Amino acid sequence: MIQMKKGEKTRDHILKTTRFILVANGFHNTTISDIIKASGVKKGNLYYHFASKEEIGLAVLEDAKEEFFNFLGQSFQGKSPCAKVINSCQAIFAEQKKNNFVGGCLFGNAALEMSDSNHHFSKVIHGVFSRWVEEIDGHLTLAGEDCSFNSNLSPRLLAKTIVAIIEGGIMMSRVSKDQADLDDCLAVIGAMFGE
Amino acid sequence: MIQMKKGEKTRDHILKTTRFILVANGFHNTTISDIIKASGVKKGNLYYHFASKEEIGLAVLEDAKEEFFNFLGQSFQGKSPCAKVINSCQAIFAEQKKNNFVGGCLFGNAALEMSDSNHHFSKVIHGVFSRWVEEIDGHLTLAGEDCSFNSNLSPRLLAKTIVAIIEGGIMMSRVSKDQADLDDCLAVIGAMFGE
DNA sequence: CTTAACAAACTGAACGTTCGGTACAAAATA
DNA sequence: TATTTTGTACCGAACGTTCAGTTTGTTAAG
Repeated sequence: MIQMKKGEKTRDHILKTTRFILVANGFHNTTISDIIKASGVKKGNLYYHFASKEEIGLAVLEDAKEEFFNFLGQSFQGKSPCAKVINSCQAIFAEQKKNNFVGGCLFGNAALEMSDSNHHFSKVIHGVFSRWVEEIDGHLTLAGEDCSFNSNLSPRLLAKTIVAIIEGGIMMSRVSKDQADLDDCLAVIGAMFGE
Repeated sequence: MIQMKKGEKTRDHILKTTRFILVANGFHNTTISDIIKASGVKKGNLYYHFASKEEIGLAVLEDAKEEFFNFLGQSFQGKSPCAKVINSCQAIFAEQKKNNFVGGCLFGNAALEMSDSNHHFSKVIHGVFSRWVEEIDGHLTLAGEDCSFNSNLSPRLLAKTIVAIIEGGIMMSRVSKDQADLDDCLAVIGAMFGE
């Protein structure tokens, strides 16, 4: 059970709690009962704040999306573009572990679980990934940072690949239960830009 | 409804049919009814061949695993290691599309959906990924193929990253519904080895 | 200061549905 | 004959959802 912090709104508490459950278990393997048990919010009250399980899921995605890009904006100040990306990724993962939760990417999970079966979810997920790529693309372009081994690769293509490496790396870490796998992948991103 | 081919065993037909459903919808979002409808096999008969839904899921994974590594073994003959990996990945994806099915990786899906909640699944998934990395590692080492931009990166680390890029690329393609995203990622793998 | 009024927040039992799985006789196949 | 397949009916558990009713906090009148 995750205690509700003083001053925290019930709705927010449900969102934060559910986010961690969704990262660990996915949407379809998470029941309303799971959310109730973990948050301490009673069933009736939960349905007072949300109309349906789907609405909770979408709200969690939106909430996490906002937090993610805020965080990305912060961590993009100073340092080289690729260092920023790597650092931000490590920081998010570290925070998850700090709270004893399964490390993973909510958006990546949702992408594979929902993007073909629920267009409400797929819309949000698509938005997250394309904006993520855009931001990295923009920062690579702005910094004029070239790929160390092939300057013909466009910033956009590199940005896509960086996101793919991160998502793939998170997946591998999850399977092996060893964060070193993600770190290895992030190291290669660094090496790609000669860092 | 997927028609059963002549001479095909019912058990095999269930496995192949279910595989495509699982790639598209995942395990928890797939019901026994879905499998029955898609395969044409009646409920009683399905439970004559399998004891439970979990057993079907595991059998599908094992079946796909065997097919995957057979295919990888074939495609590894001739050509450079990284070309083989890229070609095999493209071929599998193309075949899925040919059958009008959602392109995706069964193992990647299962990794994010099940690896934390079901240890039977996680064991198989872990086996697939570690063997996949091993095989690429082995072929890189055997061919003495170095990373074009940093020869200090070990073959194993590179192999891990290649798998991560592929899985991440599949995820991105799935979200964008554009195979170009996966192709872009594969192109970067090629570029990493100066091809 | 007390009290009435009201909306927002919350409760928990109960609902209808769907799920995975069972039972088993009859029919088909080999 | 032994194995495999069909058909239908059924079960209990778990699911997401509803709802009549209770509590709480705020506001304003008496």
